[in-house]
Amino acid sequence: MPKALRGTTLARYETRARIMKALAHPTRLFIVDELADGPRCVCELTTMIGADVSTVSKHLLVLKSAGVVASEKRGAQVFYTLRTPCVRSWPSCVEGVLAADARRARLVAG
Amino acid sequence: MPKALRGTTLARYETRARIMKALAHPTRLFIVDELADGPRCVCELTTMIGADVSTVSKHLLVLKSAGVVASEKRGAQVFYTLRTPCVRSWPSCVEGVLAADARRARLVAG
DNA sequence: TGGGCATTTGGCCAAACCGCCAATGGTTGC
DNA sequence: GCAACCATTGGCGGTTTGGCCAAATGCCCA
Repeated sequence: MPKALRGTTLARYETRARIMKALAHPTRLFIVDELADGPRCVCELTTMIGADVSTVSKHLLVLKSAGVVASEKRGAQVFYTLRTPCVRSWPSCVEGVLAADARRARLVAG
Repeated sequence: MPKALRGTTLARYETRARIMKALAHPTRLFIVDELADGPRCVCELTTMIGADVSTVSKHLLVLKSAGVVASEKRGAQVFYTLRTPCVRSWPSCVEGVLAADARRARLVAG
């Protein structure tokens, strides 16, 4: 039975893509990395990122909608936590890709 | 020294995001999954995906630009191979996210 | 209850994305 | 050579993204 991209199979890949897309932004990758060290409130993240608070808030909404992070209200502040720590291992795989590219580039150049 | 999203750090996250973005599409995730079982030519992938050849070709270009796949010409056909098999483990992590969501949904509903 | 802080939401605009069609370049085989 | 096939590239509309500003919401404390 050949694989094909329709029906139920398509739906599964769409769901996966939604999560991947949530991580496909430098700011959001930074947030994930930061939350891996523990919960952070929006104001802390905003300071580190150096963008408008509304921008950071929207990035967090994207991550939350994808199920990657969770939010918890403490008084006037909202703390975000990483819900799926395994995503943290992805960048190391990515670095592997980059390293391979660098090797290839050296081979081509040399 | 607090983390911050500027300069060299920003550049690293941008590079990572570029790779994540390459995978942030259902069709491209399907391609990666398919290539994990071995090389495939564009025509094979096109048949399975059921889209225009040009569309598939462009998706492959995106993956190739990100360093995720490599291409090799064999006669009139072009075969693509997965260059970084580790990306294949990502979806299982993603499934974990989805399972957690499903559990939570059941808790809320029940 | 009113002011101040933390966060979210809506709106706007430029840029990027995605799909198809049409046109082009390569390769095989007659 | 040319006809058929494989694949890539360019271009066009429709949709989505990402940033900021401005306004609204929620919470704490005086």
